[in-house]
Amino acid sequence: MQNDTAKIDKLPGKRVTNQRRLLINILKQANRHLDADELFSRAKLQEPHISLSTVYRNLRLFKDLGVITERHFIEEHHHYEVRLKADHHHLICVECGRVVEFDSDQIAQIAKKIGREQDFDVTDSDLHIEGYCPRCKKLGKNKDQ
Amino acid sequence: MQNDTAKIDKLPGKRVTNQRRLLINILKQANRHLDADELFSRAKLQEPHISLSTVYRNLRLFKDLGVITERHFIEEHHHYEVRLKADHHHLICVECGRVVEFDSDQIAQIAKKIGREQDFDVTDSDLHIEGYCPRCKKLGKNKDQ
DNA sequence: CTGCCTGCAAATCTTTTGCACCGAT
DNA sequence: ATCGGTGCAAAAGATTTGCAGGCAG
Repeated sequence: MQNDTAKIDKLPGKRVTNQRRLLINILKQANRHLDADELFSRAKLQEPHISLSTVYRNLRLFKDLGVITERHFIEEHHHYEVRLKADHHHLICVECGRVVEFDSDQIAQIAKKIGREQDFDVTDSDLHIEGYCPRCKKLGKNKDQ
Repeated sequence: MQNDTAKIDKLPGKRVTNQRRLLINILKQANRHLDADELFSRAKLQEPHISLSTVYRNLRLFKDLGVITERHFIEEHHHYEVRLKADHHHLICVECGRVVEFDSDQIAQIAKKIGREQDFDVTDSDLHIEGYCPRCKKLGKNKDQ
């Protein structure tokens, strides 16, 4: 269950560089999903010489290793988060972009069941719910633009 | 319930151009999710002069009108599909990218319940399940690369 | 040492924008 | 006739790649 952490601390078959350790730590500590550029900015605070290509190269590596998950919400680019639990889900405000995460065993079970019906080996599931958050719906979601 | 279709046939407050009609029709008839470039290629077959900017401009318009939904699966760019039903869900093969769509009232109910708990006005939900499809898991998902 | 990883710069790919003309209403 | 929509080209943004030098194993 904490294999992920092991994978993070010692990337299997790959070299552990300062840049990689730093990037993983930032991702782990981030309380929100980061995009490549945000990750780059935060990394530069500690390692001013780090380059954006290193960030992209390692995001791809981490993703391939299954250490992080790539998400696409309402904004234009990808966001990344460390995979802490097997599955967790998202409630996204289409107005302000706020993301609320939650768990649900029930959903995981449904996902497994559907996988079985379609003969898929399920590795991950994400119930992505869109709507208006309390604040935005109060401010009136019906005014044009 | 078929307001979407009405919206497509007569874009409210917007001009109905050949390009728009064409793009909507291609999206409606596509049996898979299209990205901007695929949509552009198909449109060019019927309207060789259409430009990619027109495709992007109208994808944005359709999305704002709620006529299409933007998705991001495992590939790099956005994919679009016409919203036929209120909610439908996706099973995606992480190896070959195949997408299986399915319905589930149960999921819609869960989404509503969670929305209620978090005081969100839910407008859409998508259970996004990843895994290996029958073919890919047979070919051996464990080989490197 | 050796080869993987990095920084830098340039290349590529995706999406947006400015502008003059065109066509739906 | 008006003004929103279009095509084209150029700009802006996001991501990838080539290369020479650096450092983890």
